[in-house]
Amino acid sequence: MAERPTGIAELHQRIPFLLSQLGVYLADDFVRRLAPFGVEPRTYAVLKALIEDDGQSQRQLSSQLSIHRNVMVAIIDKLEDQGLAKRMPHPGDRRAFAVTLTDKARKLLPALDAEGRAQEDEITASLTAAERKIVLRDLQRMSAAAGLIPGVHPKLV
Amino acid sequence: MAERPTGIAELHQRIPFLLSQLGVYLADDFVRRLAPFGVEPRTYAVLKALIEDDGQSQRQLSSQLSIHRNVMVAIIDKLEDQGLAKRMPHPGDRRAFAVTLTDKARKLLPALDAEGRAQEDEITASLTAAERKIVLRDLQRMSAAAGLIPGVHPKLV
DNA sequence: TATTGTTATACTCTATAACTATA
DNA sequence: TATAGTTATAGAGTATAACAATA
Repeated sequence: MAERPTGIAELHQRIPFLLSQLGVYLADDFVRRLAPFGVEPRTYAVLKALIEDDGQSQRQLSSQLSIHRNVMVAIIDKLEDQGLAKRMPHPGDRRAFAVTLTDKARKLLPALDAEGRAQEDEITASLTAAERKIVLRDLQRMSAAAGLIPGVHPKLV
Repeated sequence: MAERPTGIAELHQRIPFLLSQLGVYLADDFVRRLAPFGVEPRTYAVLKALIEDDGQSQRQLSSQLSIHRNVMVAIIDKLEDQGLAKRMPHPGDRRAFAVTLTDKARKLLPALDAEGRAQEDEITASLTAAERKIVLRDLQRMSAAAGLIPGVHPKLV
């Protein structure tokens, strides 16, 4: 008869533990994947927010991505230094900036997205395409159950 | 025809992103669940390591759990302060301690384990028992694919 | 000489508050 | 008076190095 494991082996049977264990590993791995491009996960998140809606103010980016405005300053600073974004005057509010993507950023983004898909391919290599679809659906369900906002990471590494 | 999402909505379609998003949320949530017991995830991990093999040295605990020995000092300090573990003389090595569980710890542990199961029940509430089994199996596969050690968290919050 | 446990120090991150210029 | 952006500061957490006692 099957014994219920009692030590740390029991944690390997807990879905939340596995999610956290894998999540931490993948977050670190994603940092390593983006590093050669000089990009961090949260600068990547800002770029993706802008590719959909360019010219947002730092305030808009902050609330959309749940990143504090004080932190957003440094993120935009870095993007400007790298020539990936520019602070343009905001039409209609002279206090704010319209953060705008450069052509360089638009050319770079597909490569960054590709890293995310490559990471997914590797981590799910032992699953069939059908199994992958089901896992994706179940993770989306759990994300919703937890009240998480789609595409918003609670703590951008 | 279905458009591929390009902004941050695309991240909601990426398995690694969802794993990280959920993982961070669940780790924080687990901290909140253990807090009323005065326990943190890593003290919990040490207790679980000891329930299986009591009297381990700090060195053994460190390498088993991938926690640095410098950090382990403070963890055992806290467990001693709470009366959950004791530093006993180590038979055969006078440099080391045999970290030993107290009765109080043995009585406490089932309640802590129950929190983990309760968390699992809540996050998987929208899944059937059969779906849950499949998710568990797939997460274990991905954990293995990533080279992670069963039951060992890469960064104990 | 290497190892166990410990302590001290520096470094990174984050959170809070406070400042300026506009609204 | 409130808001957008910015800066400064303090606190928590982590990593590294070094130490005493024992192997």
